[in-house]
Amino acid sequence: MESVEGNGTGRGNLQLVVSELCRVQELVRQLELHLHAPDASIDLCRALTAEIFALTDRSIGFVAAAHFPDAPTTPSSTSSSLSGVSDQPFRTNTKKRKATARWTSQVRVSAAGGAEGPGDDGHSWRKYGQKDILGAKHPRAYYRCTHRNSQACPATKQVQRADQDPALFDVVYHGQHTCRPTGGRRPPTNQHNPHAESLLQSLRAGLTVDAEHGALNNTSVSPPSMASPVASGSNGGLAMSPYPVPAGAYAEWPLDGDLQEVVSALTAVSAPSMDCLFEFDPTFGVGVPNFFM
DNA sequence: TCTATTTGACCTCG
DNA sequence: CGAGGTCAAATAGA
Repeated sequence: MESVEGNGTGRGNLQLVVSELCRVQELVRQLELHLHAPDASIDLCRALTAEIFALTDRSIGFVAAAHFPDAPTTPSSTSSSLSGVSDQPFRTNTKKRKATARWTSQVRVSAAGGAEGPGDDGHSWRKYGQKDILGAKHPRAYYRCTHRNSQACPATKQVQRADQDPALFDVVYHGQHTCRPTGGRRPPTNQHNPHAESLLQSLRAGLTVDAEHGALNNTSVSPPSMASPVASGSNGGLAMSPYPVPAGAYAEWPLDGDLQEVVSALTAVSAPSMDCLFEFDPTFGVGVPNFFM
Protein backbone atom coordinates (compact mmCIF):
# COMPACT_ATOMS: atom_id res chain seq x y z
CA MET A 1 0.00 0.00 0.00
CA GLU A 2 2.96 2.26 0.11
CA SER A 3 2.35 3.10 -3.45
CA VAL A 4 -0.79 4.92 -2.50
CA GLU A 5 1.00 7.01 0.01
CA GLY A 6 2.81 10.02 -1.19
CA ASN A 7 -0.24 10.98 -3.09
CA GLY A 8 -2.16 13.25 -0.82
CA THR A 9 -5.37 13.03 -2.71
CA GLY A 10 -5.11 9.31 -3.03
CA ARG A 11 -4.46 8.91 0.65
CA GLY A 12 -7.49 10.90 1.59
CA ASN A 13 -9.62 8.97 -0.80
CA LEU A 14 -8.20 5.75 0.47
CA GLN A 15 -9.42 6.54 3.93
CA LEU A 16 -12.83 7.13 2.50
CA VAL A 17 -12.63 3.90 0.61
CA VAL A 18 -11.64 2.05 3.75
CA SER A 19 -14.52 3.46 5.73
CA GLU A 20 -16.95 2.73 2.97
CA LEU A 21 -15.68 -0.77 2.59
CA CYS A 22 -16.23 -1.29 6.27
CA ARG A 23 -19.76 -0.18 5.73
CA VAL A 24 -20.14 -2.48 2.78
CA GLN A 25 -18.87 -5.39 4.79
CA GLU A 26 -21.43 -4.66 7.44
CA LEU A 27 -24.15 -4.54 4.85
CA VAL A 28 -23.02 -7.83 3.43
CA ARG A 29 -23.32 -9.40 6.85
CA GLN A 30 -26.83 -8.10 7.16
CA LEU A 31 -27.62 -9.39 3.74
CA GLU A 32 -26.30 -12.78 4.65
CA LEU A 33 -28.43 -12.85 7.76
CA HIS A 34 -31.50 -12.02 5.76
CA LEU A 35 -30.74 -14.66 3.21
CA HIS A 36 -30.57 -17.25 5.93
CA ALA A 37 -33.78 -16.08 7.48
CA PRO A 38 -36.76 -18.29 6.61
CA ASP A 39 -38.90 -15.24 6.06
CA ALA A 40 -36.35 -13.33 4.11
CA SER A 41 -37.68 -10.21 2.53
CA ILE A 42 -36.60 -9.70 -1.01
CA ASP A 43 -37.32 -6.02 -0.73
CA LEU A 44 -35.04 -5.69 2.21
CA CYS A 45 -32.33 -7.59 0.42
CA ARG A 46 -32.74 -5.30 -2.52
CA ALA A 47 -32.45 -2.28 -0.34
CA LEU A 48 -29.26 -3.61 1.15
CA THR A 49 -27.77 -4.41 -2.19
CA ALA A 50 -28.72 -1.03 -3.51
CA GLU A 51 -26.74 0.56 -0.75
CA ILE A 52 -23.85 -1.76 -1.41
CA PHE A 53 -23.94 -0.75 -5.02
CA ALA A 54 -23.86 2.89 -4.18
CA LEU A 55 -21.00 2.54 -1.77
CA THR A 56 -18.85 0.42 -4.02
CA ASP A 57 -19.59 2.63 -6.96
CA ARG A 58 -18.49 5.66 -5.05
CA SER A 59 -15.39 3.98 -3.69
CA ILE A 60 -14.30 3.02 -7.15
CA GLY A 61 -14.85 6.56 -8.19
CA PHE A 62 -12.61 7.77 -5.39
CA VAL A 63 -9.82 5.48 -6.39
CA ALA A 64 -10.11 6.33 -10.03
CA ALA A 65 -10.30 10.03 -9.41
CA ALA A 66 -7.25 9.97 -7.19
CA HIS A 67 -5.07 8.17 -9.65
CA PHE A 68 -6.48 9.14 -12.98
CA PRO A 69 -7.83 12.64 -12.86
CA ASP A 70 -8.05 12.74 -16.60
CA ALA A 71 -9.69 9.39 -16.92
CA PRO A 72 -13.39 8.77 -16.60
CA THR A 73 -13.89 8.67 -12.91
CA THR A 74 -17.13 6.91 -12.36
CA PRO A 75 -17.20 3.19 -12.42
CA SER A 76 -20.26 3.33 -14.53
CA SER A 77 -18.54 5.26 -17.21
CA THR A 78 -15.44 3.14 -17.12
CA SER A 79 -17.42 0.00 -17.21
CA SER A 80 -19.54 1.16 -20.04
CA SER A 81 -16.46 1.18 -22.17
CA LEU A 82 -16.74 -2.54 -22.10
CA SER A 83 -20.00 -2.63 -23.85
CA GLY A 84 -18.29 -3.07 -27.11
CA VAL A 85 -16.77 -6.23 -25.82
CA SER A 86 -19.82 -7.78 -24.39
CA ASP A 87 -21.58 -8.19 -27.65
CA GLN A 88 -18.67 -10.11 -29.00
CA PRO A 89 -18.95 -13.72 -28.01
CA PHE A 90 -16.04 -15.30 -26.34
CA ARG A 91 -13.79 -16.91 -28.85
CA THR A 92 -13.63 -20.60 -28.28
CA ASN A 93 -12.73 -22.09 -31.58
CA THR A 94 -9.16 -21.01 -31.56
CA LYS A 95 -6.06 -21.49 -29.53
CA LYS A 96 -5.44 -17.82 -29.72
CA ARG A 97 -4.27 -16.34 -26.49
CA LYS A 98 -6.84 -14.30 -24.69
CA ALA A 99 -4.52 -11.84 -23.05
CA THR A 100 -6.46 -9.01 -24.55
CA ALA A 101 -9.81 -10.26 -23.41
CA ARG A 102 -11.45 -7.48 -21.51
CA TRP A 103 -14.35 -8.80 -19.55
CA THR A 104 -12.59 -10.68 -16.86
CA SER A 105 -12.88 -10.87 -13.16
CA GLN A 106 -9.98 -11.51 -10.91
CA VAL A 107 -10.53 -12.54 -7.35
CA ARG A 108 -8.35 -14.01 -4.70
CA VAL A 109 -9.86 -16.61 -2.48
CA SER A 110 -8.66 -18.93 0.17
CA ALA A 111 -8.85 -22.65 0.50
CA ALA A 112 -10.26 -23.61 3.81
CA GLY A 113 -8.67 -26.35 5.82
CA GLY A 114 -5.81 -26.83 3.46
CA ALA A 115 -8.10 -27.74 0.64
CA GLU A 116 -6.70 -28.10 -2.81
CA GLY A 117 -8.53 -25.11 -4.04
CA PRO A 118 -11.22 -22.55 -3.45
CA GLY A 119 -14.71 -23.65 -2.74
CA ASP A 120 -17.52 -24.40 -5.08
CA ASP A 121 -19.07 -21.40 -6.74
CA GLY A 122 -22.29 -22.99 -7.83
CA HIS A 123 -21.18 -23.63 -11.35
CA SER A 124 -19.90 -26.79 -12.87
CA TRP A 125 -16.40 -26.52 -14.20
CA ARG A 126 -14.40 -28.91 -16.23
CA LYS A 127 -10.67 -28.80 -16.18
CA TYR A 128 -9.14 -28.79 -19.59
CA GLY A 129 -5.56 -27.93 -18.96
CA GLN A 130 -2.81 -27.09 -16.59
CA LYS A 131 0.31 -25.14 -17.24
CA ASP A 132 3.43 -24.19 -15.40
CA ILE A 133 3.72 -20.45 -15.47
CA LEU A 134 7.04 -18.77 -15.73
CA GLY A 135 8.01 -17.22 -12.43
CA ALA A 136 5.18 -18.83 -10.57
CA LYS A 137 5.73 -21.53 -8.04
CA HIS A 138 2.48 -23.25 -8.77
CA PRO A 139 0.89 -24.29 -12.04
CA ARG A 140 -2.16 -22.61 -13.42
CA ALA A 141 -5.25 -24.69 -14.00
CA TYR A 142 -7.68 -23.97 -16.79
CA TYR A 143 -11.36 -24.64 -16.46
CA ARG A 144 -14.31 -24.19 -18.70
CA CYS A 145 -17.98 -24.48 -18.01
CA THR A 146 -19.27 -28.02 -18.12
CA HIS A 147 -22.12 -26.80 -20.29
CA ARG A 148 -19.82 -25.44 -22.90
CA ASN A 149 -20.77 -28.07 -25.42
CA SER A 150 -24.39 -28.55 -24.52
CA GLN A 151 -25.26 -24.90 -24.08
CA ALA A 152 -22.32 -23.15 -25.66
CA CYS A 153 -21.53 -21.51 -22.38
CA PRO A 154 -18.35 -19.49 -22.91
CA ALA A 155 -17.34 -19.09 -19.29
CA THR A 156 -13.85 -20.12 -18.38
CA LYS A 157 -11.65 -19.56 -15.45
CA GLN A 158 -8.05 -19.88 -14.46
CA VAL A 159 -7.03 -20.92 -11.00
CA GLN A 160 -3.56 -20.44 -9.67
CA ARG A 161 -2.23 -20.83 -6.19
CA ALA A 162 -0.69 -17.66 -4.89
CA ASP A 163 3.05 -17.67 -4.53
CA GLN A 164 3.05 -15.79 -1.27
CA ASP A 165 0.41 -17.84 0.45
CA PRO A 166 -0.35 -21.31 -0.83
CA ALA A 167 -3.66 -21.18 0.98
CA LEU A 168 -4.82 -18.48 -1.39
CA PHE A 169 -5.88 -18.88 -4.95
CA ASP A 170 -6.05 -16.33 -7.68
CA VAL A 171 -9.06 -17.02 -9.80
CA VAL A 172 -9.55 -15.26 -13.09
CA TYR A 173 -12.86 -15.55 -14.83
CA HIS A 174 -13.34 -15.04 -18.52
CA GLY A 175 -16.67 -14.68 -20.15
CA GLN A 176 -20.09 -14.98 -18.68
CA HIS A 177 -22.18 -17.99 -17.97
CA THR A 178 -24.90 -18.36 -20.53
CA CYS A 179 -25.86 -21.77 -19.31
CA ARG A 180 -28.98 -22.28 -17.30
CA PRO A 181 -28.04 -23.24 -13.76
CA THR A 182 -31.24 -25.18 -13.21
CA GLY A 183 -30.00 -27.94 -15.38
CA GLY A 184 -26.76 -28.46 -13.60
CA ARG A 185 -25.91 -30.12 -10.39
CA ARG A 186 -25.90 -27.85 -7.43
CA PRO A 187 -24.97 -28.67 -3.87
CA PRO A 188 -27.81 -27.77 -1.55
CA THR A 189 -25.84 -25.43 0.63
CA ASN A 190 -28.62 -22.93 0.99
CA GLN A 191 -32.15 -23.86 0.43
CA HIS A 192 -33.19 -20.29 -0.12
CA ASN A 193 -30.54 -19.42 -2.57
CA PRO A 194 -27.43 -21.53 -2.90
CA HIS A 195 -26.05 -19.16 -5.42
CA ALA A 196 -26.33 -16.40 -2.93
CA GLU A 197 -24.52 -18.48 -0.40
CA SER A 198 -21.40 -18.80 -2.47
CA LEU A 199 -21.68 -15.26 -3.58
CA LEU A 200 -21.70 -14.02 -0.05
CA GLN A 201 -18.63 -16.03 0.72
CA SER A 202 -17.02 -14.41 -2.23
CA LEU A 203 -18.20 -11.04 -1.15
CA ARG A 204 -16.78 -11.38 2.27
CA ALA A 205 -13.61 -12.85 0.95
CA GLY A 206 -13.12 -9.88 -1.25
CA LEU A 207 -13.88 -7.28 1.30
CA THR A 208 -11.66 -7.98 4.23
CA VAL A 209 -10.52 -4.63 5.44
CA ASP A 210 -7.78 -3.84 7.84
CA ALA A 211 -9.26 -0.65 9.11
CA GLU A 212 -6.77 -0.12 11.87
CA HIS A 213 -3.92 0.34 9.50
CA GLY A 214 -5.91 1.89 6.80
CA ALA A 215 -4.89 -0.97 4.65
CA LEU A 216 -7.13 -2.83 2.34
CA ASN A 217 -6.81 -6.50 2.15
CA ASN A 218 -8.75 -8.72 -0.11
CA THR A 219 -6.62 -11.71 0.49
CA SER A 220 -6.66 -12.72 4.10
CA VAL A 221 -9.81 -14.63 4.39
CA SER A 222 -10.66 -17.93 5.89
CA PRO A 223 -14.25 -18.71 5.19
CA PRO A 224 -14.96 -21.47 7.63
CA SER A 225 -17.88 -23.00 5.87
CA MET A 226 -16.58 -23.53 2.43
CA ALA A 227 -14.23 -26.39 2.90
CA SER A 228 -14.96 -28.40 -0.15
CA PRO A 229 -12.68 -30.83 -1.83
CA VAL A 230 -11.63 -29.43 -5.10
CA ALA A 231 -9.18 -29.67 -7.92
CA SER A 232 -8.37 -33.15 -9.03
CA GLY A 233 -10.78 -35.65 -7.69
CA SER A 234 -13.80 -33.47 -7.44
CA ASN A 235 -15.87 -31.87 -10.07
CA GLY A 236 -13.39 -29.13 -10.41
CA GLY A 237 -15.51 -26.76 -8.43
CA LEU A 238 -12.80 -24.37 -7.59
CA ALA A 239 -13.67 -20.81 -7.72
CA MET A 240 -15.47 -18.34 -5.65
CA SER A 241 -16.96 -15.79 -7.91
CA PRO A 242 -18.64 -16.96 -11.04
CA TYR A 243 -19.67 -13.50 -11.95
CA PRO A 244 -17.73 -11.95 -14.74
CA VAL A 245 -16.90 -8.45 -13.84
CA PRO A 246 -14.95 -6.08 -15.99
CA ALA A 247 -12.12 -5.66 -13.59
CA GLY A 248 -10.07 -5.55 -16.72
CA ALA A 249 -11.29 -2.03 -17.15
CA TYR A 250 -9.19 -1.11 -14.21
CA ALA A 251 -6.47 -3.56 -14.91
CA GLU A 252 -5.79 -1.57 -18.00
CA TRP A 253 -4.83 1.33 -15.88
CA PRO A 254 -1.47 1.46 -14.24
CA LEU A 255 -2.88 0.91 -10.83
CA ASP A 256 -0.53 -0.02 -8.09
CA GLY A 257 -0.84 -3.65 -7.20
CA ASP A 258 -2.68 -3.42 -3.93
CA LEU A 259 -4.90 -0.66 -5.09
CA GLN A 260 -5.75 -2.57 -8.15
CA GLU A 261 -6.74 -5.48 -6.01
CA VAL A 262 -9.02 -3.21 -4.08
CA VAL A 263 -10.74 -2.10 -7.21
CA SER A 264 -10.87 -5.62 -8.44
CA ALA A 265 -12.45 -6.77 -5.24
CA LEU A 266 -14.93 -3.97 -5.38
CA THR A 267 -15.96 -4.66 -8.88
CA ALA A 268 -16.09 -8.34 -8.19
CA VAL A 269 -18.86 -7.84 -5.71
CA SER A 270 -20.83 -5.27 -7.58
CA ALA A 271 -23.88 -5.23 -9.70
CA PRO A 272 -23.67 -8.33 -11.81
CA SER A 273 -23.56 -10.61 -8.84
CA MET A 274 -26.68 -9.21 -7.39
CA ASP A 275 -28.31 -9.16 -10.71
CA CYS A 276 -27.67 -12.84 -10.76
CA LEU A 277 -28.96 -13.26 -7.27
CA PHE A 278 -32.24 -11.55 -7.32
CA GLU A 279 -32.99 -11.09 -10.94
CA PHE A 280 -33.29 -7.39 -10.54
CA ASP A 281 -35.24 -5.63 -13.12
CA PRO A 282 -33.01 -3.55 -15.38
CA THR A 283 -34.09 -0.30 -13.89
CA PHE A 284 -33.08 -1.25 -10.45
CA GLY A 285 -29.87 0.12 -9.04
CA VAL A 286 -29.37 3.57 -10.40
CA GLY A 287 -25.77 4.31 -11.14
CA VAL A 288 -24.79 0.72 -11.06
CA PRO A 289 -22.59 -0.31 -13.93
CA ASN A 290 -24.57 -2.48 -16.18
CA PHE A 291 -21.98 -4.99 -17.25
CA PHE A 292 -24.33 -7.17 -19.15
CA MET A 293 -25.85 -4.75 -21.53
C1' DT B 1 -20.13 -47.08 -20.11
C1' DC B 2 -20.00 -42.44 -19.22
C1' DT B 3 -17.82 -38.48 -17.44
C1' DA B 4 -14.01 -35.99 -15.61
C1' DT B 5 -9.05 -35.43 -15.17
C1' DT B 6 -4.33 -35.67 -16.69
C1' DT B 7 -0.79 -34.41 -19.66
C1' DG B 8 1.96 -33.85 -23.76
C1' DA B 9 1.50 -31.64 -28.12
C1' DC B 10 0.02 -27.98 -30.77
C1' DC B 11 -1.17 -23.18 -31.86
C1' DT B 12 -0.95 -18.19 -31.47
C1' DC B 13 0.81 -13.97 -29.79
C1' DG B 14 4.24 -10.73 -28.35
C1' DC C 1 11.46 -18.15 -30.12
C1' DG C 2 9.42 -18.44 -25.61
C1' DA C 3 5.28 -18.21 -22.93
C1' DG C 4 0.57 -18.85 -22.40
C1' DG C 5 -3.73 -21.03 -23.76
C1' DT C 6 -6.14 -24.95 -25.81
C1' DC C 7 -6.74 -29.48 -27.83
C1' DA C 8 -7.31 -34.21 -27.58
C1' DA C 9 -5.79 -38.90 -26.54
C1' DA C 10 -5.03 -41.65 -22.58
C1' DT C 11 -6.39 -42.71 -18.11
C1' DA C 12 -9.09 -43.00 -13.87
C1' DG C 13 -13.19 -43.24 -11.22
C1' DA C 14 -18.15 -43.75 -10.39
